Amino acid sequence: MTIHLYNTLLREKQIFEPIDAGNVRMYVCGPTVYDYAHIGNARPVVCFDVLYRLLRHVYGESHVTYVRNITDIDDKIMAAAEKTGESIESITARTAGWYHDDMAALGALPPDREPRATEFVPQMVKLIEQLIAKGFAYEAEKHVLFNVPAMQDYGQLSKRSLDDMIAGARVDVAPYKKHPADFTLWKPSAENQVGWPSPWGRGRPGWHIECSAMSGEILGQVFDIHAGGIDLIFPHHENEIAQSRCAHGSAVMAKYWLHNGFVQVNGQKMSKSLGNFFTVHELLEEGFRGEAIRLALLSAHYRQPIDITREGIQDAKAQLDRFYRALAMVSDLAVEAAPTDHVLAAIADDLNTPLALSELHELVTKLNKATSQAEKKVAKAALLGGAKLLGILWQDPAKWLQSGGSADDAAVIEAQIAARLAARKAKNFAEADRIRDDLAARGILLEDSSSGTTWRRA
RNA sequence: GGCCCGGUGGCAGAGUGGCCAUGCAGAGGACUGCAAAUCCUCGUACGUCGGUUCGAUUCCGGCCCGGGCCUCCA
Repeated sequence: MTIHLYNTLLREKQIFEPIDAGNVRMYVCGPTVYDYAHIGNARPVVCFDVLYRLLRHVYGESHVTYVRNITDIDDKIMAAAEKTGESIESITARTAGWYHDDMAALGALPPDREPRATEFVPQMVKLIEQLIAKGFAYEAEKHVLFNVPAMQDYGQLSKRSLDDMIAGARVDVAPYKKHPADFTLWKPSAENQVGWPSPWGRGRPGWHIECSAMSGEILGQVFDIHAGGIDLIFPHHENEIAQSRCAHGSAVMAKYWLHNGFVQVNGQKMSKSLGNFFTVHELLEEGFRGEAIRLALLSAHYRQPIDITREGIQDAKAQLDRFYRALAMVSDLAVEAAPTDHVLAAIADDLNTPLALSELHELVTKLNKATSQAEKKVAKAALLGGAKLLGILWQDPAKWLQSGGSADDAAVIEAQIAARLAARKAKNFAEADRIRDDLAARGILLEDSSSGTTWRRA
C-alpha cells in the first residue's frame, strides 16, 4: 500500500517513504495545558490519530513511534497561576488530566511518548549552547535570540523571505534584537517567576525550542513526520526547523510536514482570542458522544476548514446510528476485521476520510442487503476493518443504541415491550400503539422484525 | 503590502476532462395490522466571465465573494 501525504514543505502530495520502515517516527505538537481543550485543539489529535492508525496498519503496530508533547511551561500558564494563586504544577496536572479524558472520549489512541517541556529543560539549554557556538544565536540583555539572517535558507516552510517579514511586521521589535525576525530561545525570569538555571542566568525557554529539544531527543535529529495546525506553520514550525537544522547541521528536520485546517464557527476561525469556541468537555457534558464528535471532525478532509456545529455532530451521530444498527443485526457473527482496498486506499491518499466514510456507508448497504451468512461476514469484516482505521465503531452496538438519554431502566422497557406484544397478539392495536407512542415520547423507539422487537434511544 | 487556501444539488461533503460519489433532509414504491428499521427509484449541483478542447464543474487566465498566516493560537 502506497501512502501519499501532502507535504507543506513542498506544497504537494508526495509518496511517503519512511527513513526506517522498522521505526516510523511522527511528532505532533500537543497542547499548552492551562484550560479545557476546545474543538479546534481536538482536530489535529483526531486527524493525526487516523494517520497513526494507518501507519500502524501498514508498518505494524510496533514499528511506529508517535510523540505528542505537553507544553507545561508557558506565559499563559504563569498568568493563570498568578491570577488564581494555584500552583503551576497543580494547574498543569489538572488540565492535562482533562485533556487525556477528552481525547480518550474522542477515541484517540494515546501517543507512544508524551514528553513534557519541564522535563527537557537541560536538553533545551544544550541545544541553545550549540546554536550559540555555531554562530546561530546570540545573548542580549539576558535573552538568547536566534540569529535569523545567519541561516541561509530560513523561511522554506512558510515561503517567506526576510524582506517580506520586515515589510509585514506588525509587532514592536524588541530593542535588543539584531534583526526584527530574530526570535527568543531563552528569556530571563523574575524572582517570583518560575525559572531554571542556565549559562545566561535564571530563566525559561522560548516557545519553539521545546519541540526541537524533545523531538531531537526522542525521535532523533531527522525523523519522518511533523504535524500540527495550519497556524503553526509560521512562526512555530519555521523556527523549530531553524533551531534543529542549525544545531544539528542537518538538511531537514522532518521529511514530511502536515498541517490540518481550522475548525470554524460560522465561517470564522475558532479561537480563544475570538471567544467563539466550545470545548470538548462541554459538548460531552451536553450529552454529545465523543465518537460522534470524532466523526464530525473526520467528515471533512483534514486540510479543509470545517464548520463544527451541534447540528453537524447530530448528523454524525445519525450516521453512527446507521452503522451500529447494521452491526447490531449481525452481532452474533464473529469476524476478523480487515479494511477493503478501497477504504485503505482512500485513507492512504492523504487521509481522505470523507471518501473512506462513503465507502463504509456502501458497505453498510451491502451488509443490510446480504442474505447469506457468508456475505454478511464479508461485509461486517470490511466495515469493522475500515472503522478501525478511522477509529470509530469500537463500541458494542446494543450498548451504543440503548445507552444515553433518559434514565429509563432496560427492564421496565422490556416489560412494556412484552405488554405491547401481548396486545398485538390479541389484535388490540390501539393498546399496542399507545404503549409504543408512550415509549416514543420518552425517547425509546421500537423496531419490529421477524426475530422480535428491539428498542433504541432516539 | 507579502504569502496561502476555498467557492459543488435544501444541508454536509468527496471527486473527476466525457458515465455513480456518499450521508442527512425531501418525493414515490416494496415490506409492516399501522409504524420504525431496511431495500428500490427519483431530483437538469459544480461562484462569474473568457480561453484551451470534439467536449470542462474538472486545465489556463481575469473578476467577484469568503477564510487564514505574517503577534499568542490546533
